Parts: sequence; C-alpha cells; structure tokens
Amino acid sequence: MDSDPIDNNTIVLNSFTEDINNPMLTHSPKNNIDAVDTQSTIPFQLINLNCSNENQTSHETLKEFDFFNINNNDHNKVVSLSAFALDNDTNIPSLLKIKLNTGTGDFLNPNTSGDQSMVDDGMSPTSDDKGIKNEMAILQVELDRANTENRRLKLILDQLQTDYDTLRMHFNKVMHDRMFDEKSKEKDRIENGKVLVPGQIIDFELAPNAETEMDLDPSSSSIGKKRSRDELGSLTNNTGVASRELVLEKNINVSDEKIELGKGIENEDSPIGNADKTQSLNPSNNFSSIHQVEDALGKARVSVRARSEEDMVPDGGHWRKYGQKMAKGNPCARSYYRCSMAAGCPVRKQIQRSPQDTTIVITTYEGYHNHSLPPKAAEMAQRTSSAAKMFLTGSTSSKDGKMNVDFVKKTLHPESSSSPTISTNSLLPIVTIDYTKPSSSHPSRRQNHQQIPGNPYNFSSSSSSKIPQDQSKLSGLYMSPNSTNLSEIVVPNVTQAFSDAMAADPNFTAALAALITSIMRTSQSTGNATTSSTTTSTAAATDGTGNNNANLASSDNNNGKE
DNA sequence: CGACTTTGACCCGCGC
DNA sequence: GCGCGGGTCAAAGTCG
Repeated sequence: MDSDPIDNNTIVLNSFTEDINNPMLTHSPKNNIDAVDTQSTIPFQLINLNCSNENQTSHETLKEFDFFNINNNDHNKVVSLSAFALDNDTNIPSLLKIKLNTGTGDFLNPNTSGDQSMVDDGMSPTSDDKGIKNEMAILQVELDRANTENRRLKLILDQLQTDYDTLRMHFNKVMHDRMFDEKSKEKDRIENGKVLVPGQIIDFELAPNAETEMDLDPSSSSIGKKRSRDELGSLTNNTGVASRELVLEKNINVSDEKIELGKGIENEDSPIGNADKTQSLNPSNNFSSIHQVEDALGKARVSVRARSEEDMVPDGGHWRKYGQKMAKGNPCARSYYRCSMAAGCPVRKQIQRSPQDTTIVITTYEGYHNHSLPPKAAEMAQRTSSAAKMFLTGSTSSKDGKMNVDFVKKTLHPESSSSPTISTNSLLPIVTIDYTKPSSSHPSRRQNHQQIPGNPYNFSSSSSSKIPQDQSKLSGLYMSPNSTNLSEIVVPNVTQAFSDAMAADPNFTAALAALITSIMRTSQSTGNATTSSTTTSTAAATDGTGNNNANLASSDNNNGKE
C-alpha cells in the first residue's frame, strides 16, 4: 500500500481524534497500513485505509478509533480494529472494522492482498459468510470494548475504595490517638496539680487586656467570667470540654509569633457573635491534623440559616429556653436555649430571625454536649459538624493561617461561574450553613420543611430526601448576602450524596474533611486567599466524650412547646 | 407536679 | 463614670 495514492475514499484513522499534532503519533497520516508496526505501536499509528464501501458517495471523516484484542503472546496475532466514521453529509456514524494478522503482516481477509489494507464497513454484499463474519466481528469488538471498560471501571473503583479505606483508617487512628492524648493530659494535670478552668482561653503574652493575663481565676477572663457563673459547676465535671479547651489553648500558645487578632465583630445574623472578644489567637496556628481541627471545632460556632415559619425548628435535641432579648436593629426577639438532655450540658443555642428577611431563622450552636445524642440529633449534628470541619480544616491549614477560599469555593462549587467574595476575618470563624439560598428560586423550601418532620432544614437523609436535585448540589462557600459579619463563612448547602454518605457512615465526614485538607494543602502554593485577622470566639457542640464526633451541633425536634 | 416558657432584673464588657 | 447592648438568672406563669 506504500504506493497507493490516497484517493477521495481514504479515511484517516486516528486513535487520537482530531489531534494530528499529538506527539504520540509517530507516524504521519500519510503512512499506510504496511508501514505500521503492528506489534508495538499500533495504538499510536495514523493509518490510511481505503474505504471499500462501494456505496459510499461522500468523503468520511473518522471521529473515533479504537483498538482491541492486542495479544502479543499469540503467534498468530490478531488485532481487531474498529472505527466509527461519521458521514459528513448525514452525520450518521458507521462502524468500520479491520482485522490484522500481525504475525504475517497480512490481513485476515482473503480478499486482501499483502500490501493492501482492507476496510470492511459491514455493508459489503459480497457473500453471506462475510456478512456473518462481519457481524460476529462487530459483536466481538463490542464485547471486547465492554470488557475493557469494565476493567477500567473496576480499577477506578478499587482505587477509590483503597483511598477511602486509607482515609478511614487514618481518621480512626487520629481519633484513637486523640482520646489517648486527652486521657494522658488529664492524668498529667491531676498529677501535676494543675487546675484547668473550664472555658478559659487565655493569651499569655500579648493580650492588651489585663484581664487576659495568666490567671487561673475564672473571673480574670471574659470567658471565664461568662461561664463561671452558670457553667463552672457543670463544666468542671465535663472532662471532655475541659481537655479540648486545654488542647486548643496549647495550640494557641506554642508558637513564637502572636498577634492580637482584633476585636470581635458584632454579628447581627449570628447571635453568638461578640463573645470572647479579648481572645488572642495566632494566625500561624495551623490545625494541620484532624485532631487539631476537632479541637478547633470546640471553639467554632455553627450557625444554620433556614427558612421556617416556626421560630424553633426541630432538630432532635431537647432544649430549655432560659432567656429572650430584643436585639438591637432586629424587630424580632432573640431566644436563648440550653440543652436539657443531660444535666449540666453546656451546649447552648440562640435563635433569631434575620432582620433582613424575617422568614429566615438563624440558629447558632455553641458548646460541647457532654452526653450522647439521639440518632436524629446526631445526624443533624453530623451535618453541621461536617461543614465546620471542612471550613476549619481549610481555613487553618495553610502555613500562614490563610485559607485558600477560592480553592474551596471551586472545589465545592465548581459549577459556580460567579465569584462571590469570600472573606474571613477570623481564624476560628462562625461557620454558617445556609439553607436559604436555594429557596430564593425554589419557594417550595418551606414545603420541604413541613414534609420532613424532624428535618427542618431539609437536611437530606438517605431515606427521606425531598430536596430538589438542583438544591442539593454541592455548593461552595460564600458570604451570606444578609451577613454583615466578615468573619462569617457560609456553607450554603451540601450535596445529596454527601449528606447520604455522612448519614451512612460518620467516619466519612472526617475522611472527607481530611481529603479536603489534603487537597487544600496541595493548592496552597497557588492560592490567593482573602483573609484578614479578626477574632471571633467560636465553640461548636461536640460530644464531650469524644465518642461521637457528630455532635458538633444539635437542636430540638420534639419539643412541641417550641 | 414536673417540665417548660415568660419576663423583668441583673451582670458584664465595651465605647464614649 | 455612665449608658448601651448582649447574655443570663430566677421567680412567676403555663401546660399536659
């Protein structure tokens, strides 16, 4: 075929469609089939073949070319080739098949001479046998193709399974180490006669406020003051809280450089917004492990925004209202609730409606549960915990304490074409899970709320998801338009799959958080985070026992009075 | 009667 | 020092 000119019926077979310049293609399109080394380089050849379809009247352009069944161990090597040619006039693809006997260099087709390529489009009327053979060849090609695809998918699945198992094992190890560390630290404190004041997070160095000097008197810090009155008794018995806070305290103070991260920003949307204003944090403080993230979660607040006609949306917890205040600039009163599931549980939540949109209920959770949660509350907590983990992991993982917000946004919200400004002024921000975003275009949000008893925010579960598909898409992090607090990061929604996975396996949350951590670290070198420094005190509700990492936040579900 | 809500008073930090 | 605002307390009231 070397001497054969390429006529109008010549089809250029290219395994790399429309990529003539591909460096892998070592042969020029002018090479004919005899020039192809069928034993080593067939998949990368450009082959010119004469189309034998006598009925073909138009020039065809090959769009796809696949090679199958290359068996180099077989002496009589048979290479089945298939190609999909697209008719330029009709745009109807037709399957072209080639069989090569690579052992002899001859095509198997008896009608083919040794120096000619043979293309059978399966439409030649020469004989019935040929038609049957062609049909079998087509089926064989399809079978081979399916097998190849199955193998490829299986490899991918195996890889995913391996990665997941690795992450899961890592998380379990971290959690195990963490529990061990906490027990050890608690033991050390007892042995060394140290007294830990619950809730005391103190800047030992540069705090401008005299009250933040090292002083174990709980009245010497604002946090200590706040908590000493009504929580001291309970928290002193809550070793989970105490140990976590101590760990965070150590994390904060181990670095050399410390700066005052400013005063808290008043947060209209997040009721628990301006406490701990004197807290000093080090921006270089990295929560480089899940352990540290978990500790950070102990100081993180999770604010959930959802549309609801009810002031108190059920969330699986038991709450007792202990106060109500009219907040400045908000016609709606702010309510204060305390967890009543266990005596002395320090977890609190505040509920208020957004002053900008009174249909939006903002629920802010704070503190660790010192007890286990019922499944429903645990599931709710799991989801909010996940959001906090994801953000905290990303926000604190970079070397300079900055978060690659853009990366997070693109990672979690890849379909977003707009670029909402994400800015956090806080190392430990309020994490807001915004379930009001989709409702602007989906007024059925409230219907969903009522359709899913006990699932007021339409947290999807594997069994009762009613979230429209577009609402459950994985979204990114962006600033709430109603938020005036730059320290607030909004996690508008999570995917259905994400929610289901978390509900099915709590470890998946941590695994995913770790995965995102890893991804974000990888991207840090190129990220441009918009980050400034402002302190917002944070505390997230988690299980003080450490047995349930899902308990970052919880709220009520069956308190009919609320 | 227990659990919970309501509500005015109180405490505290912060800004002026 | 004073006033403001956020957060909490605790007595009274309500509900099942």
